[in-house]
Amino acid sequence: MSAFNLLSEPIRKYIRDQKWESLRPIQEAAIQKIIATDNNYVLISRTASGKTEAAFLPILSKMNCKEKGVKVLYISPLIALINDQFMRVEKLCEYLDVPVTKWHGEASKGAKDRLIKAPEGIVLITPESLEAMFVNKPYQIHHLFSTLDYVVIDEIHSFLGSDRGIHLQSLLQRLQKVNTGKFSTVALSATVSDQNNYAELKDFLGDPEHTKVIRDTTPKPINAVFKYFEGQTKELPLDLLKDLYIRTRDSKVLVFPNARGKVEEVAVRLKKLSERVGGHANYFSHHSSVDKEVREYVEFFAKKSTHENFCISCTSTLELGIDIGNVDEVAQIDATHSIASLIQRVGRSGRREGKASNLFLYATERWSLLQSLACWLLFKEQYIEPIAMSQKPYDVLVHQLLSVVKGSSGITLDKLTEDLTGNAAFKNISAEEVTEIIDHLTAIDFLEKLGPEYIIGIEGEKVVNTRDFYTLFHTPVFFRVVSQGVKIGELPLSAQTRPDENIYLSARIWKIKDIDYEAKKIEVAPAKDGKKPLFFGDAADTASKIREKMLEILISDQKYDFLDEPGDEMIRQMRKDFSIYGIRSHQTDRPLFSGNDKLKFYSFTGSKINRTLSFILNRVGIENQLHESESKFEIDFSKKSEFISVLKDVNLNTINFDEALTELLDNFPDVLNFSKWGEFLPIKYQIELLKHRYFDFEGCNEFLQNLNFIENK
DNA sequence: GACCTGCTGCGGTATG
Repeated sequence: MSAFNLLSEPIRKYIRDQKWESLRPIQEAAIQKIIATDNNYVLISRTASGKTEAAFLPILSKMNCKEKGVKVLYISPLIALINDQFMRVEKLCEYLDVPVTKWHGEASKGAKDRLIKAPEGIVLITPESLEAMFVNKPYQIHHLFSTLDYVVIDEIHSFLGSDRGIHLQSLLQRLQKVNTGKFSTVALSATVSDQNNYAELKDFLGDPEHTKVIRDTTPKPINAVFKYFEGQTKELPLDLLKDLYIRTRDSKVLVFPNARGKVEEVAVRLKKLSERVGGHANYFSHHSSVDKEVREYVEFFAKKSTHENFCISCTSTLELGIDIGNVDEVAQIDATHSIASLIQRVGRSGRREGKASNLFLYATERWSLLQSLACWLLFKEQYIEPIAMSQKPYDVLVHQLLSVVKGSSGITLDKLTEDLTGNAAFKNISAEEVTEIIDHLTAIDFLEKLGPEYIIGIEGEKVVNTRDFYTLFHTPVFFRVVSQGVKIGELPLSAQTRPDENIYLSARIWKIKDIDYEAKKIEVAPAKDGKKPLFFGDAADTASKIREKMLEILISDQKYDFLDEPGDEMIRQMRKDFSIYGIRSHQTDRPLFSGNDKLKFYSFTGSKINRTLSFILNRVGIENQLHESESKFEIDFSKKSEFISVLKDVNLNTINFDEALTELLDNFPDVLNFSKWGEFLPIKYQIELLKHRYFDFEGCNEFLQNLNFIENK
């Protein structure tokens, strides 16, 4: 039977009313499978290929709408995505008379209350809201979610490999436990690595044997153009902005400049260029520090603009599936940190059927040009970074221990241990380890033993009873930026944030009038000229594969017709610079340059391995400067032989770094900042987190075992 | 110089 005929009549009517000519390939396949089986499915296909419908059309066809209780739980990483999907799903559900409820921190309380009175239909939720319910109203979890048929997880790649992902995995397991039957899961994604035949992905959904992947890899034509404009100052070159302006002034475009400060610079300066020549004024900026209402306006403007052109300068806030309508072109300024990110960004353009995507890649620095080129070539080879799921997520365990205890109002050690060890998210953590962590949490008053049962301790109450408890990620302190009662966005406190400084924010220029440290508020007024704002953060890690590709480009003589003349010239120059070594293998050979007083070692490997190598060198007394963007170490020439022998002879498997890592934690407690809950673990588990999440000793060892120094002649 | 993500429950007051 055709997929269309497998659907229930109301759904068929919906499709007819939408005037769809046909179902998309991913929809055809998903409908056949989901209707026929109770397997879990992962639907992988590019942005705007109708994945949401591919999941909901068959699920709703199967669903017994007359039954009481919530039947489908949709989980999303973003509130904005929930609001977006709500409208689509609700329109579909009108045909079935099935209610749809949004349940997140900004959703209406009234709608939530109505759901509690009569639980039914579909609920759209965030992992954090689900967590909050487990902690504060565990009976509500039973009341609402014990009769689920399906859980749908949107943009699942955004969860994989992160603490937030382990958190979600744990919540899914806890949810399955309270369910009277067994729910199936359908996960949606545009980009997932197919390493080990999707083993990590299948594990994530909790039932690998009954989890199937449906994938549509129909390629989409993409026109890429590389342009190189070497930057002389900290500002973006004017020629680059002029070029970008001319190419995009007559279209709908997204620009990704990688950092919030640069996002503002691009928006403000392009707007000025446009003003000067009488072009359109629809230049916006969109990132986490732009006020929410301003961002919603920008999204609304983009969605509603059928004839009007616009240009949104943005960070990864516009990378995920929020539907902002048709975009003609995407510009990327300097290299993306990952291929996955590049795929998402490219996918945002040419969303109209049959229309090619346009991509402008700009580079302002030679190493960035090389990395950008490497990313593009890997993208063409359909490479995606592998998923690194945390094998022993002790920090997420701490959080979930507190959550389970708080939600239980008294629980025995046996029950608590069983709850955690029985949870697949923690399957590699032993019962002994769980007990040891419980003992530690008791010792620091996070837990308290009351007779045979554990409850939350005095110190634990302080963290469990705050809004901040529900997330697995840290958030820095920001000051609200306000102009005459209107909120514009937010800024961190820095040398720049003081009265009379002029800054860009939300694509406009402001003068700082006053700073209220108590209220964490910055009062501003419009100004004519200013500087880009400063934000602080950690650069994202770059994968080893990208660095290897960069070296491969340097030792090849391949010509790239998509490179402009200056870019081509720069690559030629870099190849010439590296020709002095005579490198043969981009996998094992690494350049070592001996200068007059400096030794330069180009490792061409991932950020985590570089960080580990730098740590080991420091540990054995070899001072070194790591230049991450060039994957280069600089060392005093007098240490040359020592350096070579350390790297050649060291076998990291035989060395115990625990003492060194303990010292590191003592001297620089901030190294653990990547983990929000890690600081509450016994020191030996903090060390384990450092070893696997901040450093990569296994990867570093493998790198060193294969390393072949090639010295300059 | 360096991305992003989310948030309870209660008590108060204003509004229809």
